[in-house]
Amino acid sequence: MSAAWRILVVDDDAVFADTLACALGRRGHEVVVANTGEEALADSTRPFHAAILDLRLGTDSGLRLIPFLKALHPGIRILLLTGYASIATAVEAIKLGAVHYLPKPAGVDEILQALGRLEGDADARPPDAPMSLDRLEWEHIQKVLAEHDGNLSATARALKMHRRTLQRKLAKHPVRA
Amino acid sequence: MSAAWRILVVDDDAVFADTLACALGRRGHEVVVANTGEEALADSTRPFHAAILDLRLGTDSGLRLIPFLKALHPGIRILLLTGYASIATAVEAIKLGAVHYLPKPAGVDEILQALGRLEGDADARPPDAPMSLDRLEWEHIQKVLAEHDGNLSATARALKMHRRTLQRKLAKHPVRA
DNA sequence: TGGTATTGCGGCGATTTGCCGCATACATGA
DNA sequence: TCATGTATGCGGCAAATCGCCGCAATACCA
Repeated sequence: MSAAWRILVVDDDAVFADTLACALGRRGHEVVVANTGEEALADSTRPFHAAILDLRLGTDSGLRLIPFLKALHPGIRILLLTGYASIATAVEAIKLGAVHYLPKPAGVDEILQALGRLEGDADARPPDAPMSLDRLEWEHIQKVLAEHDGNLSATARALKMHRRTLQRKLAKHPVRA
Repeated sequence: MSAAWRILVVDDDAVFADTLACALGRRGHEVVVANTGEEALADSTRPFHAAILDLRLGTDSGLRLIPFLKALHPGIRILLLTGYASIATAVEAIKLGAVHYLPKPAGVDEILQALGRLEGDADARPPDAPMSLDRLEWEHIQKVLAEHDGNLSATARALKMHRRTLQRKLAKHPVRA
């Protein structure tokens, strides 16, 4: 990473966004913070080199922002950073043109490194242990949820589980690794 | 309904590969099975429309195959299917040009849909009910248990769960096919 | 034969689930 | 405009499950 970048940070958690912005600023980057999707698209006076998006922005998904940001800022490198990471959304994000996808918590160095990379790395090693039961359950839920356009009730019906239970499972963070 | 596809299935688990090949064949597709990366690249007499890759092929990664397969078979649609799924490898797979990435276990319909094979008659086909959470969990446990030769303690360690809990889960489901 | 690992199982407190109700929000159509 | 159906968020409570402990009975190997 050589020259300073102009980076957009979008996260509905204002505290987290500010902390991250601060850390990035300390490394010499120019950072703009947005807490909603609208704010993120508002600042288009000067192009951004990179954007760090959260998956959950209030009601809608950060994935929706990707096409707009790419149209507004040619050559922008988009990184998704979320505490509710899943394989289903990771696949979706990369297909939409994101450069990388990281689960929270991630260090600033990790984030900058992810933004710097562009091509696929065929040497990526698969984990030596299979997914934990909790993790597998989380991935499955995310997949079905995506198939139903995020409709909670419909997903609960499809999985034959109680809506309240699904709601509570989604509120929990996925288990690490 | 469009024409049948010529599909390549690459998995070092011969039993699984054959089962999948059989299921795909029953839907009218022409299937070729390979158990190693070399075998997968050997058959290039006629182009494949799609490939289903495991992430773990003996020592090396199925990700390495992607560029070669894409070079050998123009327009091939590659799906990664693995029991050792992770967000990191999912990201790399998509960046390398795979069309999708699914954790095992996945149903045949799910696989074909991921490959884009069922897009056309999505309206006509009643939405097949996804696996229930219990069944998914059961399948996963059985798979890991088999990998550890039925060793309960080792399986519990691999799944990062308490041995007592695994024991109770296994005791619950008598024998259900 | 001693050391190590596996297995089955009882039990207890902490957590999670299943299911209820209720209030709010948002469409669609009479 | 107002009913109606559906989606959502959330508190609460009894029942089920989980995590974790211990203990005894094998199983395996040097």
